[in-house]
Amino acid sequence: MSKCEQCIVRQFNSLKALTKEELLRISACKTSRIIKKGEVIFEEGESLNGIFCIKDGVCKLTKLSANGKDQIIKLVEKGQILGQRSLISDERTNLRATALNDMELCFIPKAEIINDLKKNNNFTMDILKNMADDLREADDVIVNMAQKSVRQRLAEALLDIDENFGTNPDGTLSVLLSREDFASIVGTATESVIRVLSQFKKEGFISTIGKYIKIEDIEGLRRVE
Amino acid sequence: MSKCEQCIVRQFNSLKALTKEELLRISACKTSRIIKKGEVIFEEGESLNGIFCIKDGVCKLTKLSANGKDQIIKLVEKGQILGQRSLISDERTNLRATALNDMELCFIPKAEIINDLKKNNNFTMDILKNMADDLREADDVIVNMAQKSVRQRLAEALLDIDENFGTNPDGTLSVLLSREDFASIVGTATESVIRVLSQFKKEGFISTIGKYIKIEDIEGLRRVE
DNA sequence: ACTAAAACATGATAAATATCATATTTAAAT
DNA sequence: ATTTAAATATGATATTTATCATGTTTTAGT
Repeated sequence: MSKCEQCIVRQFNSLKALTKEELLRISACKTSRIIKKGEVIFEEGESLNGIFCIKDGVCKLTKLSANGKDQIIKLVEKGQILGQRSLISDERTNLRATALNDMELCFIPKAEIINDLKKNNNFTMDILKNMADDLREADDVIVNMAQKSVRQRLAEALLDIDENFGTNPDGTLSVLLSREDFASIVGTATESVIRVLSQFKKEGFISTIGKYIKIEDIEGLRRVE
Repeated sequence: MSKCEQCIVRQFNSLKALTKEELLRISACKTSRIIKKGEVIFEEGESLNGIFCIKDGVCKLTKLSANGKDQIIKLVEKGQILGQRSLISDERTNLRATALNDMELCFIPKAEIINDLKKNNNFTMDILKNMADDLREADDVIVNMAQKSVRQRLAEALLDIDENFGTNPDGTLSVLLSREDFASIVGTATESVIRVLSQFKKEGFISTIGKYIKIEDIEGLRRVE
């Protein structure tokens, strides 16, 4: 099994704040997992015994609403860590994580991480900074949900995915989402997403290649009102 | 000036994790401020040089949306701390704080708190736990905004205020908000809030005494669909 | 390659909510 | 106490979005 010390992914998350010795210990007790597209990594309300470091792939974090619909709260990709919030609060997860493509994860047991949190203040501070960023992002999402139209929210979702997850060689968005997934990000009905995407196509903002979406006029999308 | 060690308010926030010596240092450099109802404590985009500990009163945290409307993200009351997110991210504030009634605040300079964060891991962990809780709450708000009706969101806002801020001796909600404030919590037009409140009144869920709202049928409000 | 199921698409309609207009009430200032 | 401004209230209407129905295309499995 590969060692955490040499793992490139670590550079992108809080684990970079750990010392060599700490990484060695973690490396010794971590377990690797392969998750297929569509599989659930953890359920909402599950108690996790550790955190996941995403070595490859993208997943969605969703919360089930009272009306039975899933809401996508966040997309998480390679390099990021899953489950830190419930680890810190010592609570069951408040979100479900589902793989959007094939993924490779490292699972690090709770005891090991808690130990590092207590002893390595740099590590704690780094996690804290991450969480502060997540919180700011969440505030932005709240305002968008409350104040913007479906059309605006969908335009922003496309821009967001383009910016944060990039594109394939042909220019299409690299994260492949169903119309239903988009509806679940935007907080609307699937039919509404389909309609608005059709409009965007007519207006020349996007084009589609199969299920893939390509942004054709990024400025146009930014100007959507 | 009173000392932090003896301040009751401290029991409710992360400052409780500080040692006696740390508290003495903070006590020596803190400044006290009185803020009148309606006054702005800090603006969105302002750079804070410290944090505020709320000794008395309630304030709203708002964010200006692109359409010019304010969105209330959170109400914060006595015992809680303001400005910790921007302190930790070392960024300008992402929210504006406005007093909802007369307030008393203690301002603690950045350098002092940063120092404690670096040295006292219990303090850091406590802030981290707080932030993890805030994040979970924010996730819930996102789902509500995305999936629930104005009627449901307003009912929940009333229940929330009742639960977290309590009532006056006559049973009315102790935090006095304008219809516009409610609109800004729920993410809707002021007229819509007024209409729904009128419905709630007709349905016997609430009554009003002047501007004050009294919950008459808490179970009814909980059942609102 | 064929079939069934899922995803996508679009129209028709209903429901929710926003906007505009205009009273009425309440609070604030002189 | 009187005036003025702000907040609350309600109706009429427009807009946005959801829901239901139905058809088409794509995907997955045999």
